[in-house]
Amino acid sequence: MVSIKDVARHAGVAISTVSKVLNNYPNVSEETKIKVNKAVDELNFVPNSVAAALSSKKAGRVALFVNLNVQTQAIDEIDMQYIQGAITKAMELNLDVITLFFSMFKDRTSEELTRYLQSQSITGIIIYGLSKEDKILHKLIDEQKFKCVVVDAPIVNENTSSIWIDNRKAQYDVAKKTVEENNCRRILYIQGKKNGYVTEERLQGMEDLVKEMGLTMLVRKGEFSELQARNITMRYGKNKDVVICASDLMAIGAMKALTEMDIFRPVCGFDGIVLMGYVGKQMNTVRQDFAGISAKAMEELHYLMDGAPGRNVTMPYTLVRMKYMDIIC
Amino acid sequence: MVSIKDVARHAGVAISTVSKVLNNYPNVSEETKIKVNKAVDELNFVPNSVAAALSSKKAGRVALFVNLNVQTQAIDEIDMQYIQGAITKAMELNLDVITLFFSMFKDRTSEELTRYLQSQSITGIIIYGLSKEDKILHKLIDEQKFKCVVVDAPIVNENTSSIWIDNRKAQYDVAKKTVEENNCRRILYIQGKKNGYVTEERLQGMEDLVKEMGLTMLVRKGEFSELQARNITMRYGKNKDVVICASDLMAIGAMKALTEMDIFRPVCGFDGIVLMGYVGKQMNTVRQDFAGISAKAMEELHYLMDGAPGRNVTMPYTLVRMKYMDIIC
DNA sequence: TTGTAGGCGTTATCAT
DNA sequence: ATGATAACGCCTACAA
Repeated sequence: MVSIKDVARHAGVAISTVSKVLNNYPNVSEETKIKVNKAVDELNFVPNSVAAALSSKKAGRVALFVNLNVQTQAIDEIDMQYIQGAITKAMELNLDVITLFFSMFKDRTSEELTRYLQSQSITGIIIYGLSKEDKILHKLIDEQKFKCVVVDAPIVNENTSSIWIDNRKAQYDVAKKTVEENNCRRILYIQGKKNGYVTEERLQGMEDLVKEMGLTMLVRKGEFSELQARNITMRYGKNKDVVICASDLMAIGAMKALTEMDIFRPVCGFDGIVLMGYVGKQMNTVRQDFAGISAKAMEELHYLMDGAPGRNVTMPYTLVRMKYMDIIC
Repeated sequence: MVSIKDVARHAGVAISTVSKVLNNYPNVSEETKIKVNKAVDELNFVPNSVAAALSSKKAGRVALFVNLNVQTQAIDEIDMQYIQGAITKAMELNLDVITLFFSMFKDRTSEELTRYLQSQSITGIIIYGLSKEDKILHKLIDEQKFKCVVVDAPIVNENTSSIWIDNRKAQYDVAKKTVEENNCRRILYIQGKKNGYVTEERLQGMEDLVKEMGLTMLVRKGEFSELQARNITMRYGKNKDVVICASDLMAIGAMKALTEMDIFRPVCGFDGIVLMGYVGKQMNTVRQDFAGISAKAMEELHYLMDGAPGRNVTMPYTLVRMKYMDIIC
């Protein structure tokens, strides 16, 4: 393996000089820069990121925390895109990435988690799908020992940025579209996880709409569960004009229930997962670019690791109507 | 951060002694073992894996190569389970993992890839979904610079193990079941990727069956594409008694086509993805435990990194019939 | 059985 | 502007 030492020898300079060139330090003459870069090319030198991480705390190693839903593999699509977006962007930015799952630290303390991350020389983390109940991760964020980007939760401090779409407006938009298209007045709204951050935002969006249009709304907690959405729809769907769900999976559950009850009610979802194309009926939904959001999160983390302060980032979304022939390939 | 030096001081021994205890070297007295372990506990010491990787080539860092299908997000489920199974097992085994995608090295040479891996101190890799066309990865395997486990491809050498299910028998089994249940004689078989390893195995299984039962079979290449399976079924399905597909996604495409053609033909798939439960009709399919296979692959890699020779590993499968109420939750 | 010391490939602090 | 040199935390001959 060719090391910085070989490059130094080949270029006829000191190791430290090579390091300076590699890391864009000032105070290096144009001339030696060229010499060094030439040597790097000729020897096909690739810096050892492990050594860099060991030697410097600022050499970036990043951990992804994914809240994998083991029961509902139908939405793995979202996590996969998160992972793919983050890793691809990290490669561009020359950051090392390790992927972790919430479930791996279920019974650990935040101290143990901190030690684990430090043992991996990790300085930045991205958290996907945090809920208020994830005490350990909240503590980790509060302690600010790591730079952090939280996807889909509004947490910001000096070392923590938040990134998500405008869930309130998105829910409002997709619901309004569905309601207007079908001339509805009585809404059944099935919301998400009790302590989820997006859950509250989306509910607000619904309340905005109800107020603005003078509608009535029954709200039920679906916990992002297809089965619960199904049951709720069976129970309350008949006397409503429309079923609006805070996730696609719940929308699918609701739609299937309605089909079995042999009544028609418009249904709309949220997220734009591919599965929506398979259920037969077309539904309005909000499409999020999960890979793009995740790539942006990685960029944001990069800023943070460079010393930038935490902040809020809002990403765009689109309204779509998903049908089979659009998603097949 | 508490280091091995702190532990040594706390236990009143030399650093190297601590290291020996940590790595289960022989020639350490029971007494000092206890002393050291006590110090480790009291200080909450967690070894820095980055430093270990730097100093020792055998300290295991592992790369996962995932062949992400960007077009068909419907099967992200499989890759997600691969990743989850591998990473979870790696944590148990104290191996570091980084995740990479085929697409990241599309335009790179195998030398570049090798250098990249070396720059990450990676000594073992797991490859998911290799096809014969992936020249770069084949070269990587041939060069044997890394320990390697290949999932779903029959490649074995001194440093490479292969792991998959018995695709030939599985295809035979699921097809036979479907054929017998419906008393079919004329088969339309839609196979997978032209140069895929499983493709050939599965075709053999079909040929075994055709020969044994004296059936007729038309074989068409579906490239694991739902759309192609759909088109093939539209074209050839009418004159056949059954459509047997080498993947679930193709089975879904075939089934949807038949529904649109308003004719009934039994269809069977392969893999057991959750999506199968959403398409309305029940279908026979082969269920693979992707997470389990991947965990096993990680174990196998661990053996290899410990000096064991490469070999073939065969995993079990089951035949299932997937319907909506089974997969919903 | 235990300890000493050199090395893994970088980065960063000093002199020069 | 450049070059020694000491970390970074751990592993591993080799010596004791």
